[in-house]
Amino acid sequence: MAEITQLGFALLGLIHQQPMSGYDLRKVFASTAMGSYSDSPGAIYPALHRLAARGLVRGAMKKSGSLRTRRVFTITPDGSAAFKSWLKGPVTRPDVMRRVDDLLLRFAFMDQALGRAGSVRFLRQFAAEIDSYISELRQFLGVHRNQMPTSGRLAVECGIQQYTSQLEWARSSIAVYQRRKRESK
Amino acid sequence: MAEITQLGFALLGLIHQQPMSGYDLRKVFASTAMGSYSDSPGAIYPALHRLAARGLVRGAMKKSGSLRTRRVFTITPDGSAAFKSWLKGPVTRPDVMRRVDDLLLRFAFMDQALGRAGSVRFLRQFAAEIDSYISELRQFLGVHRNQMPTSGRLAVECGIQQYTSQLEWARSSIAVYQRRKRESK
DNA sequence: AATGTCATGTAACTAGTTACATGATTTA
DNA sequence: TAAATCATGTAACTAGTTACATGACATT
Repeated sequence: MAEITQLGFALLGLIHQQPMSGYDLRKVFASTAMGSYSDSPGAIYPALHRLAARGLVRGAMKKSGSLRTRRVFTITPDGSAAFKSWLKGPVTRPDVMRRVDDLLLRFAFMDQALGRAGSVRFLRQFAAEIDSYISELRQFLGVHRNQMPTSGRLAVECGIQQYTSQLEWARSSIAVYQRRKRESK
Repeated sequence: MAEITQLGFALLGLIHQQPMSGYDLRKVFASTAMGSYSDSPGAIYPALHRLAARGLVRGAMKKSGSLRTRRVFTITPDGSAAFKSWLKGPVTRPDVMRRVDDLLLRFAFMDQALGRAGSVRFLRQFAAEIDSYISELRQFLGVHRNQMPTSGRLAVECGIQQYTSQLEWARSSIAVYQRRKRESK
Protein backbone atom coordinates (compact mmCIF):
# COMPACT_ATOMS: atom_id res chain seq x y z
CA MET A 1 0.00 0.00 0.00
CA ALA A 2 1.41 3.37 -0.99
CA GLU A 3 2.53 5.67 1.78
CA ILE A 4 0.55 8.57 3.09
CA THR A 5 2.06 11.85 1.93
CA GLN A 6 2.90 14.84 4.08
CA LEU A 7 -0.17 16.57 2.76
CA GLY A 8 -2.17 13.51 3.77
CA PHE A 9 -0.86 13.69 7.32
CA ALA A 10 -1.49 17.42 7.47
CA LEU A 11 -5.10 16.81 6.46
CA LEU A 12 -5.40 13.92 8.89
CA GLY A 13 -4.07 16.07 11.71
CA LEU A 14 -6.50 18.90 11.08
CA ILE A 15 -9.44 16.51 10.78
CA HIS A 16 -8.25 14.84 13.97
CA GLN A 17 -8.68 18.18 15.75
CA GLN A 18 -12.17 18.64 14.40
CA PRO A 19 -14.27 17.45 11.44
CA MET A 20 -13.75 19.61 8.38
CA SER A 21 -14.68 19.87 4.74
CA GLY A 22 -12.21 20.13 1.88
CA TYR A 23 -13.04 23.77 1.58
CA ASP A 24 -12.32 24.39 5.26
CA LEU A 25 -8.98 22.65 4.90
CA ARG A 26 -8.05 24.75 1.90
CA LYS A 27 -8.79 27.88 3.90
CA VAL A 28 -6.55 26.68 6.72
CA PHE A 29 -3.64 26.21 4.34
CA ALA A 30 -4.27 29.52 2.66
CA SER A 31 -4.63 31.59 5.80
CA THR A 32 -2.50 30.18 8.60
CA ALA A 33 1.19 29.59 9.17
CA MET A 34 0.70 26.22 7.46
CA GLY A 35 1.29 27.94 4.17
CA SER A 36 3.80 25.34 3.03
CA TYR A 37 0.98 23.08 1.92
CA SER A 38 -0.88 23.63 -1.29
CA ASP A 39 -4.42 24.87 -1.03
CA SER A 40 -5.16 23.85 -4.61
CA PRO A 41 -8.29 21.74 -5.06
CA GLY A 42 -6.40 19.44 -7.39
CA ALA A 43 -4.20 18.42 -4.47
CA ILE A 44 -6.62 18.42 -1.57
CA TYR A 45 -9.70 16.67 -2.91
CA PRO A 46 -7.81 13.69 -4.35
CA ALA A 47 -5.79 13.44 -1.13
CA LEU A 48 -8.99 13.39 0.93
CA HIS A 49 -10.46 10.69 -1.30
CA ARG A 50 -7.34 8.60 -0.87
CA LEU A 51 -7.61 8.89 2.90
CA ALA A 52 -11.29 7.96 2.67
CA ALA A 53 -10.53 4.97 0.42
CA ARG A 54 -8.20 3.63 3.13
CA GLY A 55 -10.81 4.14 5.77
CA LEU A 56 -8.80 6.75 7.66
CA VAL A 57 -11.49 9.41 7.32
CA ARG A 58 -15.18 9.25 6.56
CA GLY A 59 -17.03 11.90 4.59
CA ALA A 60 -20.66 12.81 5.19
CA MET A 61 -22.72 15.27 3.20
CA LYS A 62 -23.97 18.06 5.39
CA LYS A 63 -26.32 20.87 4.52
CA SER A 64 -25.26 23.98 6.39
CA GLY A 65 -27.98 26.58 6.26
CA SER A 66 -28.34 28.17 2.89
CA LEU A 67 -24.97 27.32 1.36
CA ARG A 68 -24.02 24.48 -0.87
CA THR A 69 -23.93 21.05 0.71
CA ARG A 70 -20.49 20.30 2.03
CA ARG A 71 -18.76 16.99 2.51
CA VAL A 72 -17.51 17.03 6.08
CA PHE A 73 -14.75 14.57 6.90
CA THR A 74 -14.39 12.92 10.29
CA ILE A 75 -11.46 10.84 11.43
CA THR A 76 -12.01 7.12 12.01
CA PRO A 77 -10.34 4.96 14.68
CA ASP A 78 -7.97 3.63 12.00
CA GLY A 79 -7.20 7.17 10.96
CA SER A 80 -6.52 8.22 14.50
CA ALA A 81 -4.19 5.25 14.96
CA ALA A 82 -2.30 6.01 11.73
CA PHE A 83 -1.97 9.63 12.73
CA LYS A 84 -0.61 8.83 16.17
CA SER A 85 1.82 6.30 14.83
CA TRP A 86 3.10 8.97 12.42
CA LEU A 87 3.56 11.38 15.30
CA LYS A 88 5.45 8.78 17.27
CA GLY A 89 7.88 7.95 14.46
CA PRO A 90 11.57 8.65 15.01
CA VAL A 91 13.25 11.90 14.03
CA THR A 92 15.67 10.87 11.33
CA ARG A 93 18.66 12.52 9.69
CA PRO A 94 16.87 12.98 6.34
CA ASP A 95 13.96 14.61 8.21
CA VAL A 96 16.34 17.11 9.75
CA MET A 97 18.24 17.66 6.51
CA ARG A 98 15.37 18.34 4.19
CA ARG A 99 12.07 18.37 5.99
CA VAL A 100 12.37 20.42 9.16
CA ASP A 101 9.09 22.10 8.27
CA ASP A 102 7.36 18.77 8.23
CA LEU A 103 8.87 17.93 11.61
CA LEU A 104 7.49 21.15 13.03
CA LEU A 105 4.08 20.34 11.62
CA ARG A 106 4.25 17.01 13.40
CA PHE A 107 5.22 18.74 16.59
CA ALA A 108 2.44 21.31 16.29
CA PHE A 109 -0.12 18.52 16.43
CA MET A 110 1.61 16.64 19.19
CA ASP A 111 0.23 18.08 22.42
CA GLN A 112 -3.35 17.32 21.61
CA ALA A 113 -2.76 13.84 20.29
CA LEU A 114 0.03 12.51 22.49
CA GLY A 115 0.14 14.82 25.48
CA ARG A 116 3.08 16.52 27.12
CA ALA A 117 5.18 13.37 27.44
CA GLY A 118 5.02 12.73 23.69
CA SER A 119 5.99 16.30 22.90
CA VAL A 120 8.98 16.15 25.20
CA ARG A 121 10.11 12.82 23.77
CA PHE A 122 9.94 14.34 20.30
CA LEU A 123 11.90 17.43 21.35
CA ARG A 124 14.69 15.36 22.86
CA GLN A 125 15.07 13.33 19.68
CA PHE A 126 14.88 16.47 17.60
CA ALA A 127 17.58 18.17 19.66
CA ALA A 128 19.87 15.14 19.51
CA GLU A 129 19.56 14.76 15.76
CA ILE A 130 20.05 18.48 15.11
CA ASP A 131 23.05 18.53 17.38
CA SER A 132 24.73 15.75 15.48
CA TYR A 133 23.88 17.28 12.13
CA ILE A 134 25.41 20.60 13.18
CA SER A 135 28.64 18.74 13.92
CA GLU A 136 28.55 17.25 10.47
CA LEU A 137 28.02 20.63 8.85
CA ARG A 138 30.86 22.17 10.86
CA GLN A 139 33.13 19.37 9.84
CA PHE A 140 32.14 19.77 6.20
CA LEU A 141 32.89 23.46 6.43
CA GLY A 142 36.22 22.80 8.07
CA VAL A 143 37.28 20.53 5.23
CA HIS A 144 35.92 22.55 2.32
CA ARG A 145 35.99 26.14 3.51
CA ASN A 146 39.07 27.03 1.50
CA GLN A 147 37.81 25.67 -1.78
CA MET A 148 34.43 27.35 -1.48
CA PRO A 149 33.41 30.76 -2.81
CA THR A 150 32.40 33.26 -0.14
CA SER A 151 28.69 32.88 -0.86
CA GLY A 152 28.95 29.11 -0.68
CA ARG A 153 30.64 29.27 2.69
CA LEU A 154 28.14 31.82 3.96
CA ALA A 155 25.24 29.65 2.78
CA VAL A 156 26.51 26.73 4.82
CA GLU A 157 27.04 29.03 7.79
CA CYS A 158 23.45 30.17 7.45
CA GLY A 159 22.40 26.55 7.75
CA ILE A 160 24.55 26.06 10.83
CA GLN A 161 23.11 29.16 12.49
CA GLN A 162 19.60 28.11 11.61
CA TYR A 163 20.06 24.67 13.14
CA THR A 164 21.71 26.20 16.16
CA SER A 165 18.71 28.41 16.72
CA GLN A 166 16.43 25.41 16.36
CA LEU A 167 18.50 23.49 18.86
CA GLU A 168 18.17 26.30 21.39
CA TRP A 169 14.47 26.44 20.70
CA ALA A 170 14.09 22.72 21.33
CA ARG A 171 15.96 22.94 24.63
CA SER A 172 14.00 25.91 25.87
CA SER A 173 10.78 24.22 24.78
CA ILE A 174 11.61 21.16 26.85
CA ALA A 175 12.11 23.54 29.75
CA VAL A 176 8.66 25.02 29.12
CA TYR A 177 7.05 21.60 29.45
CA GLN A 178 9.05 20.75 32.55
CA ARG A 179 8.14 24.03 34.23
CA ARG A 180 4.53 23.35 33.43
CA LYS A 181 4.77 19.88 34.88
CA ARG A 182 6.14 21.22 38.17
CA GLU A 183 3.43 23.84 38.34
CA SER A 184 0.67 21.32 37.83
CA LYS A 185 1.84 19.22 40.74
CA MET B 1 7.74 25.75 -22.52
CA ALA B 2 7.70 24.08 -19.15
CA GLU B 3 9.70 25.68 -16.38
CA ILE B 4 13.08 24.50 -15.22
CA THR B 5 12.82 22.78 -11.85
CA GLN B 6 14.93 23.47 -8.79
CA LEU B 7 16.85 20.31 -9.50
CA GLY B 8 17.43 21.60 -13.02
CA PHE B 9 18.88 24.85 -11.71
CA ALA B 10 21.01 22.99 -9.19
CA LEU B 11 22.44 20.91 -12.02
CA LEU B 12 22.89 23.97 -14.20
CA GLY B 13 24.73 25.76 -11.41
CA LEU B 14 27.14 22.91 -10.81
CA ILE B 15 27.81 22.47 -14.52
CA HIS B 16 28.31 26.23 -14.75
CA GLN B 17 31.16 25.91 -12.24
CA GLN B 18 32.78 23.13 -14.21
CA PRO B 19 31.76 20.46 -16.74
CA MET B 20 30.46 17.33 -15.05
CA SER B 21 28.92 13.98 -15.79
CA GLY B 22 25.66 12.74 -14.34
CA TYR B 23 27.60 10.48 -12.05
CA ASP B 24 29.69 13.37 -10.75
CA LEU B 25 26.55 15.35 -10.06
CA ARG B 26 25.01 12.47 -8.16
CA LYS B 27 28.08 12.27 -5.98
CA VAL B 28 27.89 15.98 -5.23
CA PHE B 29 24.30 15.63 -4.04
CA ALA B 30 25.12 12.56 -2.03
CA SER B 31 28.20 13.89 -0.31
CA THR B 32 27.96 17.64 0.19
CA ALA B 33 25.67 19.96 2.08
CA MET B 34 23.44 19.96 -1.02
CA GLY B 35 21.74 16.88 0.35
CA SER B 36 18.29 18.29 -0.21
CA TYR B 37 18.42 17.22 -3.83
CA SER B 38 17.87 13.68 -4.88
CA ASP B 39 20.86 11.75 -6.09
CA SER B 40 18.67 9.12 -7.71
CA PRO B 41 19.49 8.35 -11.33
CA GLY B 42 15.81 8.42 -12.18
CA ALA B 43 15.76 12.10 -11.31
CA ILE B 44 19.14 13.29 -12.52
CA TYR B 45 19.52 11.69 -15.94
CA PRO B 46 16.10 12.75 -17.22
CA ALA B 47 16.69 16.25 -15.84
CA LEU B 48 20.02 16.46 -17.66
CA HIS B 49 18.38 15.32 -20.88
CA ARG B 50 15.72 17.97 -20.50
CA LEU B 51 18.37 20.64 -20.09
CA ALA B 52 20.20 19.27 -23.12
CA ALA B 53 16.98 19.23 -25.19
CA ARG B 54 16.58 22.94 -24.50
CA GLY B 55 20.15 23.63 -25.47
CA LEU B 56 21.17 24.78 -21.99
CA VAL B 57 23.87 22.14 -21.65
CA ARG B 58 25.70 19.99 -24.14
CA GLY B 59 26.85 16.45 -23.44
CA ALA B 60 29.95 14.89 -24.96
CA MET B 61 31.14 11.32 -24.52
CA LYS B 62 34.53 11.21 -22.93
CA LYS B 63 36.76 8.26 -22.27
CA SER B 64 38.60 8.77 -19.02
CA GLY B 65 41.44 6.30 -18.71
CA SER B 66 40.24 2.83 -18.07
CA LEU B 67 36.74 3.49 -16.75
CA ARG B 68 33.49 3.43 -18.60
CA THR B 69 32.90 6.26 -21.02
CA ARG B 70 31.17 9.14 -19.33
CA ARG B 71 28.91 11.77 -20.79
CA VAL B 72 30.33 15.06 -19.62
CA PHE B 73 27.97 18.04 -19.74
CA THR B 74 29.13 21.55 -20.44
CA ILE B 75 27.01 24.68 -20.10
CA THR B 76 26.10 26.58 -23.26
CA PRO B 77 25.75 30.38 -23.63
CA ASP B 78 21.95 29.92 -23.45
CA GLY B 79 22.36 27.85 -20.33
CA SER B 80 24.59 30.41 -18.72
CA ALA B 81 22.07 33.13 -19.52
CA ALA B 82 19.17 31.12 -18.10
CA PHE B 83 21.18 30.40 -14.98
CA LYS B 84 22.09 34.02 -14.39
CA SER B 85 18.56 35.20 -14.96
CA TRP B 86 17.42 32.68 -12.36
CA LEU B 87 19.99 34.00 -9.91
CA LYS B 88 18.84 37.55 -10.54
CA GLY B 89 15.16 36.82 -9.96
CA PRO B 90 13.42 38.58 -7.05
CA VAL B 91 13.16 37.06 -3.59
CA THR B 92 9.44 36.51 -3.13
CA ARG B 93 7.23 35.78 -0.17
CA PRO B 94 6.48 32.21 -1.28
CA ASP B 95 10.24 31.63 -1.63
CA VAL B 96 10.76 32.72 1.94
CA MET B 97 7.74 30.81 3.23
CA ARG B 98 8.46 27.45 1.71
CA ARG B 99 11.71 27.37 -0.14
CA VAL B 100 14.42 28.99 1.97
CA ASP B 101 16.71 26.10 1.13
CA ASP B 102 16.35 26.84 -2.54
CA LEU B 103 17.11 30.50 -1.90
CA LEU B 104 20.31 29.52 -0.12
CA LEU B 105 21.27 27.31 -3.03
CA ARG B 106 20.80 30.28 -5.32
CA PHE B 107 22.94 32.36 -3.03
CA ALA B 108 25.68 29.74 -2.80
CA PHE B 109 26.20 30.02 -6.56
CA MET B 110 25.97 33.77 -6.64
CA ASP B 111 29.53 35.01 -6.05
CA GLN B 112 31.00 33.16 -8.97
CA ALA B 113 28.26 33.98 -11.44
CA LEU B 114 27.25 37.52 -10.50
CA GLY B 115 30.06 38.81 -8.34
CA ARG B 116 29.92 40.58 -5.02
CA ALA B 117 27.39 43.21 -6.09
CA GLY B 118 24.88 40.54 -7.08
CA SER B 119 25.32 38.72 -3.80
CA VAL B 120 24.75 41.87 -1.80
CA ARG B 121 21.67 42.78 -3.81
CA PHE B 122 20.29 39.34 -3.10
CA LEU B 123 21.03 39.59 0.60
CA ARG B 124 19.27 42.93 0.90
CA GLN B 125 16.15 41.56 -0.76
CA PHE B 126 16.34 38.43 1.34
CA ALA B 127 16.62 40.43 4.55
CA ALA B 128 13.72 42.69 3.63
CA GLU B 129 11.42 39.84 2.76
CA ILE B 130 12.34 37.85 5.86
CA ASP B 131 11.82 40.89 8.04
CA SER B 132 8.33 41.45 6.73
CA TYR B 133 7.47 37.78 7.04
CA ILE B 134 8.60 37.74 10.67
CA SER B 135 6.16 40.57 11.34
CA GLU B 136 3.40 38.56 9.76
CA LEU B 137 4.21 35.52 11.88
CA ARG B 138 4.32 37.62 15.05
CA GLN B 139 0.97 39.11 14.20
CA PHE B 140 -0.48 35.67 13.52
CA LEU B 141 0.81 34.50 16.87
CA GLY B 142 -0.62 37.54 18.61
CA VAL B 143 -4.07 36.84 17.23
CA HIS B 144 -4.14 33.05 17.66
CA ARG B 145 -1.87 32.38 20.60
CA ASN B 146 -4.71 31.75 23.01
CA GLN B 147 -6.54 29.29 20.81
CA MET B 148 -3.43 27.27 20.06
CA PRO B 149 -2.11 24.24 21.90
CA THR B 150 1.30 24.71 23.48
CA SER B 151 3.09 22.71 20.81
CA GLY B 152 1.38 24.69 18.05
CA ARG B 153 2.47 27.96 19.59
CA LEU B 154 5.99 26.67 20.12
CA ALA B 155 6.18 25.49 16.50
CA VAL B 156 5.35 28.98 15.25
CA GLU B 157 7.88 30.44 17.68
CA CYS B 158 10.49 28.08 16.27
CA GLY B 159 9.74 29.50 12.84
CA ILE B 160 10.07 33.05 14.13
CA GLN B 161 13.41 32.29 15.77
CA GLN B 162 14.66 30.54 12.68
CA TYR B 163 13.79 33.50 10.47
CA THR B 164 15.30 35.86 13.00
CA SER B 165 18.56 33.96 12.87
CA GLN B 166 18.48 34.06 9.09
CA LEU B 167 17.86 37.79 9.18
CA GLU B 168 20.89 38.31 11.40
CA TRP B 169 22.91 36.08 9.11
CA ALA B 170 21.92 38.13 6.07
CA ARG B 171 22.88 41.39 7.75
CA SER B 172 26.22 40.12 8.96
CA SER B 173 26.88 38.64 5.52
CA ILE B 174 26.29 42.01 3.91
CA ALA B 175 28.83 43.38 6.35
CA VAL B 176 31.31 40.70 5.28
CA TYR B 177 31.06 41.83 1.66
CA GLN B 178 31.35 45.49 2.60
CA ARG B 179 34.41 44.88 4.72
CA ARG B 180 35.96 42.99 1.87
CA LYS B 181 35.20 45.82 -0.52
CA ARG B 182 36.93 48.35 1.74
CA GLU B 183 39.92 46.09 2.08
CA SER B 184 40.33 45.65 -1.65
CA LYS B 185 40.44 49.39 -2.26
C1' DA C 1 -28.61 40.50 -15.28
C1' DA C 2 -23.95 40.09 -14.17
C1' DT C 3 -20.54 39.09 -11.10
C1' DG C 4 -18.68 36.94 -6.98
C1' DT C 5 -18.21 33.51 -3.53
C1' DC C 6 -19.18 28.77 -1.75
C1' DA C 7 -17.88 24.12 -2.67
C1' DT C 8 -16.49 20.05 -5.07
C1' DG C 9 -14.51 18.01 -8.52
C1' DT C 10 -11.77 16.31 -13.01
C1' DA C 11 -8.31 16.26 -16.98
C1' DA C 12 -3.85 16.78 -18.85
C1' DC C 13 0.57 17.22 -17.79
C1' DT C 14 4.97 16.99 -15.18
C1' DA C 15 8.64 15.50 -12.43
C1' DG C 16 9.96 12.76 -9.01
C1' DT C 17 10.25 7.84 -6.66
C1' DT C 18 11.68 3.05 -6.50
C1' DA C 19 13.38 -0.56 -8.74
C1' DC C 20 15.49 -2.72 -12.26
C1' DA C 21 18.70 -3.40 -16.48
C1' DT C 22 23.07 -3.12 -18.57
C1' DG C 23 27.81 -3.72 -19.17
C1' DA C 24 32.54 -2.57 -18.24
C1' DT C 25 36.27 -2.81 -15.06
C1' DT C 26 38.44 -3.43 -10.43
C1' DT C 27 39.20 -5.73 -6.23
C1' DA C 28 39.04 -9.73 -3.04
C1' DT D 1 35.14 -16.32 -9.97
C1' DA D 2 32.41 -13.52 -7.15
C1' DA D 3 31.43 -9.10 -5.61
C1' DA D 4 31.90 -4.24 -5.72
C1' DT D 5 32.17 0.03 -8.12
C1' DC D 6 31.78 2.97 -12.30
C1' DA D 7 28.30 4.91 -15.20
C1' DT D 8 24.11 5.48 -17.75
C1' DG D 9 19.76 4.61 -18.47
C1' DT D 10 14.45 3.06 -18.53
C1' DA D 11 9.71 1.54 -16.80
C1' DA D 12 5.88 1.84 -13.81
C1' DC D 13 3.87 4.41 -10.59
C1' DT D 14 2.54 8.44 -7.77
C1' DA D 15 1.24 12.85 -6.39
C1' DG D 16 1.34 17.31 -7.35
C1' DT D 17 0.41 21.51 -10.75
C1' DT D 18 -2.51 24.43 -13.56
C1' DA D 19 -6.59 25.08 -15.51
C1' DC D 20 -11.12 24.22 -16.27
C1' DA D 21 -16.14 22.64 -15.19
C1' DT D 22 -20.16 22.76 -12.49
C1' DG D 23 -23.88 24.59 -10.01
C1' DA D 24 -26.08 26.85 -6.06
C1' DC D 25 -26.74 31.00 -3.82
C1' DA D 26 -25.50 36.09 -2.68
C1' DT D 27 -24.58 40.68 -3.82
C1' DT D 28 -24.67 44.79 -6.69
